[in-house]
Amino acid sequence: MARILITSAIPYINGVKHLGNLVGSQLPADLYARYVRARGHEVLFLCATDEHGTPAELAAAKAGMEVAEYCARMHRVQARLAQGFRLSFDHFGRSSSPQNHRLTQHFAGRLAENGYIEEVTERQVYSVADGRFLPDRYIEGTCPNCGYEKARGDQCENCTKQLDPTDLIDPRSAISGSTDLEVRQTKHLYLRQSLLKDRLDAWIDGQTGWPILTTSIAKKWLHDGDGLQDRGITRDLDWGVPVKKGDADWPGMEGKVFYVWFDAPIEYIACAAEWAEAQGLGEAAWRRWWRTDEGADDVRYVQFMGKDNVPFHTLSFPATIMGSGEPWKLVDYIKSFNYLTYDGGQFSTSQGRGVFMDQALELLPSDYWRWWLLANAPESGDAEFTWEKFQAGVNKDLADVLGNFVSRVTKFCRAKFGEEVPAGGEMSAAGRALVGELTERLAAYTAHMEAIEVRKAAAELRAVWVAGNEFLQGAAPWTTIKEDRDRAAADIRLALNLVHLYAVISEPFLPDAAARLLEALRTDRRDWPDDLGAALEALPPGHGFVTPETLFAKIDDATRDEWASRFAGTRAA
RNA sequence: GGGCCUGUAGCUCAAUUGGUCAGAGCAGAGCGCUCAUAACGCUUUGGUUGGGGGUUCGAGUCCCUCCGGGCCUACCA
Repeated sequence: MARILITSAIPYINGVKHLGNLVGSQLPADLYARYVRARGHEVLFLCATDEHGTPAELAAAKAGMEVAEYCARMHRVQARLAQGFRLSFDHFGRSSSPQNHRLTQHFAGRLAENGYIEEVTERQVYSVADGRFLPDRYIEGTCPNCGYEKARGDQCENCTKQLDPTDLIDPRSAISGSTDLEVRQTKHLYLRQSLLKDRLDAWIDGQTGWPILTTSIAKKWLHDGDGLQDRGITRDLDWGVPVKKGDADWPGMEGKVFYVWFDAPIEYIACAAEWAEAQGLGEAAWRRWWRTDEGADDVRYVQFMGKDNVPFHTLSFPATIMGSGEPWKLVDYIKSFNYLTYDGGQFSTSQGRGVFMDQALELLPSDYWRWWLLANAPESGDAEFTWEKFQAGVNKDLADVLGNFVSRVTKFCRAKFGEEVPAGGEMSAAGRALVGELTERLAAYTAHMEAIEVRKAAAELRAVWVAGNEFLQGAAPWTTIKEDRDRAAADIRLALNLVHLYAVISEPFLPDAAARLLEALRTDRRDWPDDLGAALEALPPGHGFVTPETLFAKIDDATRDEWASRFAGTRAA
């Protein structure tokens, strides 16, 4: 038994996440967490909302709420949706938590002591009307290069030229439209991660088996141009973790907060502290997951994220930990994903394009989404969601292959033997052949799950379901029962146990279906089938069951078309 | 501009990482079965692996080049 720490990239607070966000981090993280729990490992699975930064402040203002109130509300919304998708976090925290304030300030203090913090005075655009400094991309104006009138201060979307906000002609605030802008001096802290470049480089080189996507992005940032750049880790905002050096004030930094991407990864640690508090446990309970000098040396730490988050997890956060000089746990494996696209284009939170988590659950229970999204996870490249593909995948895999197998087995048994596992007969040659095949397939399935090869695992699981239909077809108990009732009984007994097996091994993908099957089979047994022969005798002769209702309904063409047209436009704000 | 990823049967993807690997699922076709959500099973039609060149005894697999798609490029997070 191992100890496995799992974190999913923490979703930003400003609104409901779409299916692309879900499949890029939280969902595969949950799949892995459920799997390793099923294998008997000790697991701590953490996620949280990422609540700081300019977009949160603006979203709150738009909603007419205080930022704290807005974040609290949106955290509840996201937590409820996470439950809806059966995301089995041990704790769903908040980056605005007191624990994160303390830890973020602690890390900053340690980094300063060790010479990894530099104070830099720089000039930034200040909007008098908005009463705030504006990040580059919140300044709009005319592109000096191509004349595009809605160019952003960091880059012109039209001609892709990189810009400095002061390059813009007729600059204005993207927030208020005000042109009352001025350049002001402001002082900020920089994380001197360039000093850690070689250590980070060697650390990345020392990792084996990481996805190419993960290492290639990290290498790009390490070696591109002048190499890894220092990064500003403070902002002139009201909402966030106040800049402090540990417990002490930081002279000259009054009224400033840490940059969201400095405090967000630290929330992974703080979230463990939040978890301990919520569980009524002491400090040691969470520190044994995070401090290698306090028990975390045998922890395996796995992170899940979309590709846009890779630089922060491979470089900035490790630099924060390394620079602290303290024995915090570094990540052991980073699983990163490409993007899921919607009908040819991008899912977009800001434009409301695609299907969002709340909408998805209004259409279908979470298992449908979990299955399709995971079976088509964007691992090797971007993957596309279309309603046709979704319908085809769900109908075939879940309704026809798995659902119908359960249906035909239980209904046949009920009709011929009653609603209990039939007695009599012995395992047939076909049954023994099935056990042989499933032994191999189960080994392949677990190997893929261990390697977090999501699509391959899904494909192998599906093949296991198919094997049940093949067996049943070959055994043909509806025929043999006329001549040899014991033989039919033995085959159906095996088939009923297959249903139980499917419930157990499918649980990471389909937690609700698994629970329904176990309930129908009137059993709590969910131990992993290390011994397949024994697992297929879990339900003994005479064991009663209830024929389950339709496990998965099909999506008909009319419904599919209706959904496709309903989600063709953009989401109402 | 630079960098990374990608282009394999109509569609979605595999190929132990140069050595019978050209495969699977879906879709299509034929047959079978009738327990089942008109479901299931069996068989089967599809590919000069984007184009061209090169290295090698041998290349989806390495190199060069051209074409197409996607992403990143550090003050959104």
